[in-house]
Amino acid sequence: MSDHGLRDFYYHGGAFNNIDHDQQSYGGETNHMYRVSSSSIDPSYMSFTDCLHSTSMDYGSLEKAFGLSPSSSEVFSSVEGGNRTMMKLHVGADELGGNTGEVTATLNSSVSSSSSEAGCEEDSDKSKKDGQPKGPDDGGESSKKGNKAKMKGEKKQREPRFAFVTKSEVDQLEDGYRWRKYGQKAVKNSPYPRSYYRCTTQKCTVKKRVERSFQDPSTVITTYEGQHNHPLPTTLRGSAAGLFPPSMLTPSPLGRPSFPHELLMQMPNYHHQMNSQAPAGSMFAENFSPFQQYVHQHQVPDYGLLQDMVPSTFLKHEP
DNA sequence: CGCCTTTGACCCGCGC
DNA sequence: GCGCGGGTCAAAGGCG
Repeated sequence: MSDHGLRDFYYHGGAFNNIDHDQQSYGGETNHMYRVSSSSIDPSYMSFTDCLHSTSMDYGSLEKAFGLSPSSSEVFSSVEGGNRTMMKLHVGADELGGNTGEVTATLNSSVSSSSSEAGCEEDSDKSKKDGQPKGPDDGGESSKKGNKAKMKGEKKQREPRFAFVTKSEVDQLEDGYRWRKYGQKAVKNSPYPRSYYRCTTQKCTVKKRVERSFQDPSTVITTYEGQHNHPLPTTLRGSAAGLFPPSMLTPSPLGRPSFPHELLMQMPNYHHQMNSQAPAGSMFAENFSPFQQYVHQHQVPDYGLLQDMVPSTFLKHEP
């Protein structure tokens, strides 16, 4: 742990007062831990997606702001029935050239914990391996037993990850895409299993994992991995069509969105910026700005926060 | 019949 | 080397 600078940034009426950065080094590797908090955001204005998008608090921003590679990054967020309470961004290790970061952002003046079960879980998960033995585009066909030896020289490339902590009764977030469950595993130290889903679209390698939080069973952790290379399916079995107006289900000219938050971005409040997307594969890398600037330019006192936040925070708005 | 879920087995990386 | 845990495969069965 070294750097402990607290910074702030403001954007679109929202303000993140603190960005706490810890840095640790382990045998040549450097881990970054960021915590971002906010205390002056107008709840009626700011939402998680607002933050991600309007404040450029998205993947690319983090990547740039924190010098992290998109691969193996994760973003945790919480969307509480439209009323956001917290979001948490977690950037993982592996392909980052040794960088590991975790960003916890708090909205609506609520608190969050950087050590929630979600974070821990993803942490352990990623810090270990991620051994997807398969090629990047085999769509699950190529194999299993037998083709593992092939990736000898090259290290398995990790897909970008994007995780949401969602308060929901149902495990599966309806995000407009079609998913096929291909596995389920018991989660250590949790009574709830983790389900593995794969996008059913051909040649789309996007996967997602869904698990219910052990400490807060009312929340579901959905982790997306990879990027959709196709538009939203027109034939939605589920209910995305019912949840969103047709216009919102229409993919952008570039075939986005790839993630639920992007879908949300297409809502009226978010449609701006949607035409200046970066090429596929770097969808995150486009907007950014004030965030990074403020991150690097502003210093504010340490408010000392977030450390003691508990997942139960999510529940505070429950009836 | 096509698509999906379930589920046990398997593979792999890591720590001990 | 072994065991553990995470991730994936694929057969079997269910459902519309």
